[in-house]
Amino acid sequence: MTLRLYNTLTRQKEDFKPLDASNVRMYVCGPTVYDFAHIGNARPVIVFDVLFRLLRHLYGPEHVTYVRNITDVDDKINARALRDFPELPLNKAIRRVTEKTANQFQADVKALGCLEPSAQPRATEFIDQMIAMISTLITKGNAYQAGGEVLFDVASMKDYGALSNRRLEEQQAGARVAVDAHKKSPGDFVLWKLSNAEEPGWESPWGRGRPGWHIECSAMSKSYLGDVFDIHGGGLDLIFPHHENELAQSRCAHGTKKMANVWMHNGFLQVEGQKMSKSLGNFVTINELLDTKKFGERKWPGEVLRLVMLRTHYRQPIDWTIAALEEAHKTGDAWRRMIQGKVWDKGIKPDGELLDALADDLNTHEAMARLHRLADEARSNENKLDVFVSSAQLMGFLLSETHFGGDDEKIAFDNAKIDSLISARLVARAAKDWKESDRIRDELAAMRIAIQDNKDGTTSWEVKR
RNA sequence: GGCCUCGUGGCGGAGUGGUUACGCAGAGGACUGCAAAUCCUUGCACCCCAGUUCGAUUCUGGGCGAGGCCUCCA
Repeated sequence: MTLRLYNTLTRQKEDFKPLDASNVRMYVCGPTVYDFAHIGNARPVIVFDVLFRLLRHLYGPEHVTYVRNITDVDDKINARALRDFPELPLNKAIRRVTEKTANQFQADVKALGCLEPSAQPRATEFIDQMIAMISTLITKGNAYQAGGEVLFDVASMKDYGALSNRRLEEQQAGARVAVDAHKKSPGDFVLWKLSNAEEPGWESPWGRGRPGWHIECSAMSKSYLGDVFDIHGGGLDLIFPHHENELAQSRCAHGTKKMANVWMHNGFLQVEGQKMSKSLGNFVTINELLDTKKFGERKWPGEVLRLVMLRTHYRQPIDWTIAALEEAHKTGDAWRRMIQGKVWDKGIKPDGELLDALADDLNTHEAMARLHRLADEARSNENKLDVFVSSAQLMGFLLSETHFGGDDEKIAFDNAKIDSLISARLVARAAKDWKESDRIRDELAAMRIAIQDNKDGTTSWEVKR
């Protein structure tokens, strides 16, 4: 089986050949920790988690390195820190903001059933490496100092713009790209900028300052993955300017023809048919979906969010709707009921057709269709349960009895009371006292216990989610 | 102005030059005291026009429509 991936750089699907099969290397741009992650942020996290799982399956878990950074230096963070903790010194306030937000992000991602990346470096731990890279760029003639900044000179790189398929001279300079007098070209971007006394800053050859937005990813990917690595991922919107600039910095600093062989970008997400934005009031965070009833009158287990995310191909837009969540919830419930109380062979291999689907540029929708068929087979033939479960697990589903848990599962139920009610109902039913029988069923329902009468005369129950 | 997606049944959403996935919802049935769950059966589609072709939803051209990026953004 050949893994094929769509490469933004070449605009086509290509056979994936790792530079080193004993260490397949992937870098994905992680969150800027100034605010809770929204559902759009969850998409790349889940998509590249599936790819991470697939690569681990294909090359062995110990032969894949997946790095996802945490951006903890950024002017948006500074602004948030000033707003939320005006009484604290800025640096302390910043730490408050980044700690809180980063912790929440880790909790969110865990609830979505994602594996931990091999490394999750923070930008502020790589300032020295960034400074070193900037110095190299200046030495090589790709960067210059002007107006209190160090800027990358886009004109110094022949094929700048290749990733985003963009020629600088065709952009409407001045209309939307700020023309700063000190820039040689309007497209030149900041590598380092000086900080005032209040702003966070680090000493550098160019004075006390802070890094620009793009240099951190270049520095961190080099530190963990080397000058050239296999896969670089992120959201569609990062193609320009972020990835274009990262690529420019890394290639010029290292003198390589490539930064990564494959560039992958996930599509965007809308909410109920509209662009998600704070002004429209349809901004929804992962945490709100998991732990509040702000979106759809109920909490949604992490697995349901994952199901919704993976039923659409990663490059297609997703419309995030309550209807979709409800549908996925039914699917999750049906699968959960099916495996409840069953045991399966953990050593069994995932289904081949499902693997083929995933290997075809992560066709998770096709894989989901296959999963449905496997579930049908497993329902009628218990021997097929193994392959269904292992296939589902390859995509990050059904990893625990509780399907990523959630508060609902943590509620302690009074089993003795439930059992006695069920016994009483069985007595009533034996006496054909349907009224009493139904009353007890309603009583249980009020406790969020759903029951079903089995053919053998017993009654089983489950927690309604 | 430049670049890039996409237009499939009630809804979501794959895919294919001919045999028309899959899920949800709907309809009918089995089972059940009634339910629930499960199973069986089933209706409904490929934006418009032209071209290529024996044949196009699938290829080509045009049109119409929707969206994204070019500025912080997953």
